[in-house]
Amino acid sequence: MKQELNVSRGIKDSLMATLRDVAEHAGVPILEAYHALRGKAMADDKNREAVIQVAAELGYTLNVTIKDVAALANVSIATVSYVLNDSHPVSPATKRTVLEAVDSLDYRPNVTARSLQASRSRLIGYGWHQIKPGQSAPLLDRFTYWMAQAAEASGYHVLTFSNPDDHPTAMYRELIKTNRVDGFVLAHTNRNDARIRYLLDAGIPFAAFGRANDRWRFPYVDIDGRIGIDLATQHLLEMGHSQIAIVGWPEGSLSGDGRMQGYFDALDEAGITPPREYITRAENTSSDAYRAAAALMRLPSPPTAIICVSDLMALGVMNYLNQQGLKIGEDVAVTGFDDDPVSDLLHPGLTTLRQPIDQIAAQVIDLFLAELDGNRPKDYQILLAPELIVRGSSDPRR
Amino acid sequence: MKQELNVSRGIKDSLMATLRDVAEHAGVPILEAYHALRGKAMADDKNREAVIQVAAELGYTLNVTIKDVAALANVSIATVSYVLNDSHPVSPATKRTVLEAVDSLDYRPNVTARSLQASRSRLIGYGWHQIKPGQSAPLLDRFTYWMAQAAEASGYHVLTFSNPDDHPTAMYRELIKTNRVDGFVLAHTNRNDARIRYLLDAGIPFAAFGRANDRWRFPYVDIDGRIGIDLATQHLLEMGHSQIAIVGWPEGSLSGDGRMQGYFDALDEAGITPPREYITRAENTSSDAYRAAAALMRLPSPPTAIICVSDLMALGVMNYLNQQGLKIGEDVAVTGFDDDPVSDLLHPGLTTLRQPIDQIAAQVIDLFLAELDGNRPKDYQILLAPELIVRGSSDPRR
DNA sequence: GTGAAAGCGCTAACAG
DNA sequence: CTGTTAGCGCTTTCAC
Repeated sequence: MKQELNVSRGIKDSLMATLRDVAEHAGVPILEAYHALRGKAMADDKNREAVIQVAAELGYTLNVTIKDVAALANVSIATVSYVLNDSHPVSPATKRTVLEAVDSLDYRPNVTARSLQASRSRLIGYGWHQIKPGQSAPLLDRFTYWMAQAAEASGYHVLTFSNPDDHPTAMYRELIKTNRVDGFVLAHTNRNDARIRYLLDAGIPFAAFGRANDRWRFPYVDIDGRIGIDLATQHLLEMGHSQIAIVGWPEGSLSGDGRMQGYFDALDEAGITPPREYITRAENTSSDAYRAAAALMRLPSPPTAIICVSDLMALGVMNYLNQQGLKIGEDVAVTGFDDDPVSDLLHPGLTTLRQPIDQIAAQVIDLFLAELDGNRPKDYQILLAPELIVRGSSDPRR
Repeated sequence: MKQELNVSRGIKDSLMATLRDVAEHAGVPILEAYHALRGKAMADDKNREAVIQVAAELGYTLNVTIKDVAALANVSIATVSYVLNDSHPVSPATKRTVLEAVDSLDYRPNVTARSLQASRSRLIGYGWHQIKPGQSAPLLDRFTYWMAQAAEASGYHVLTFSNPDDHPTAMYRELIKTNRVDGFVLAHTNRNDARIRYLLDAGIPFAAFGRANDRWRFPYVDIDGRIGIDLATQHLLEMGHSQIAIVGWPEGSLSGDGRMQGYFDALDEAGITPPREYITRAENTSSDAYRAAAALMRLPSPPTAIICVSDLMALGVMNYLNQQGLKIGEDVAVTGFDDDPVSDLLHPGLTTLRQPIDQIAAQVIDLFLAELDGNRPKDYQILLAPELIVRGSSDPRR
């Protein structure tokens, strides 16, 4: 029936030809037609030319589909599908034949067709964080990389896009409405994140690296900044410091306040009450931290150690101390947060807290996939402890 | 005809229902059914409930397709398609009706279906560069961001993936064979890049940020390192330096050799022949550059300025000079390359060469899209000049 | 100018 | 266990 149809269609028919059509018109086996079109060496050069000739006339370009596999294996396309997805019983013999055909044609299913059929793209959207000129976010960049890796392990891919500042949810909407992606991963969240509000509202699956406010229930992974700064503070105490100051962020951010808390907790545990002047706050820039350091060191009783809630700020503090001719790690200890790549390149190196960004990414993807399947785990809000990396800025022996 | 079919199917039929089916069963207009399902405020609460009830029975979840638009506009789906793609004459009146229907249903075509039909995913693959622990590549990270932006402007998106070191072409192959992407953008290329060889060989469309060897003809955009270092050298000459050394990369890399050449060109133009000992080479790490600086400064006649072919190396050189108590920018000038974010945070800031990474990304995308359409422009190998950014490390007045 | 219908490549009822 | 067939949502001939 099919053969008749093909023959009756004639060679100039506009319908998309299959590999079998080409093979038949050229009078060669399917496999031989395949090899001819792949440009592989063949026994018979004449056949090869015939195949290429026929393909040209049919306007056929090599593109192996499930039909070709079925034709070669002499089964229906359904059977091929069953084998490939293990979705239906198939006799061992048939299975073998099919797999051989798949193999010899180097067949891979078309994901677009699968997506259409399943109404699932197996694509995860990720909106690039805005980069203010002169700033960088190496941690988030690494996050993106590890996320791609974790997604692939589950058969998904990451589609990146840039979301404009003026309409932060537009692209999310568009990507979902057009069925481009199955959902999103967010990073760089904030307390009243418009994106989270939108996604929650629209019932779109997502998971985040970072928290928002306590009212919203959504899956996230975040770093426990409190524990991190607690660790740093304990370390400084162990190094013999008792006059420990902190340069934090302006009050009101979840992560900033958490980090600050770690400082109080550790000092409290050690029975120390820091003088008020030791608790300073600044924007998350090198130059603001520079000024904060200047203020601290001009105090009648300046600190012997300065904790910073980010590496960027620690850099500003170190710049100031350097400028004043103070020896970092000896005269004054400094610690940061994030383990920015530059922390290890400074002299002395900067003691800091490393975020296990690969684990974070993997867990966010896990949460996202669970969300997609509609089964949110009990622990869908995960806090991970950072790791203290001790370098010369707090320990002269290093 | 269609109506009859729907009615005859009965309410429990397993076929995917359309919005019209729901509306008819509930006995309300299509638009009202739509609003009920969207959860919008409505005039009639009873109708709303009826709609929701029917939708539940049909197992229908709101998902506006071209069929729904056609039903609402009382035209065929073909006509809707014509209007949306402007691919066929349509009377002004019909066009208006269709656009209104599109608007009121907030319809957006399903890209997966379009992709399947067109055999084009409108997705560009980008393989993440490998990150060696402790290293970072802020420039490439930014490139990825700008690339996403440029792609979107042309209706494309970027799909990121991680390609394993041990089989660098596997994922490229897979993504193409499964029709996931239409082609690739490469970055971080090298002279005998296995990926480029493969893509060229397989005839897969791509464009690169970076060159390879001269034998391969493929579209790329790259930075003209020769001009960059030439600019830096000229700047140092203008600042009154005549004893200018350079810390380059081991011989053999296209970009490394180009940068080195800029040094020779500028000195040549100034009639200066640098002593052999001023020309040093090291791996692209901070610590190797540190050692190179040490060697230079121990020379009987040490240089007064040191050019580095990367910011990372400049950082190592500055670390050494700092350590020796030498004033950077006053005793010894230093320059880098890349304008790493940290360059601006150091004290003094590092004079360096900024790559116009947003332009590079945009041009790479342009080249890629041209490649996809099969029309390679005359200038498909583009070299862009970097911009000299002068800071305190070479100019004490800054 | 409009619509019916045939697919794009695949999955999954359903029948045999 | 295997095959036929009806779609997934869209574009595009080809009639009318």
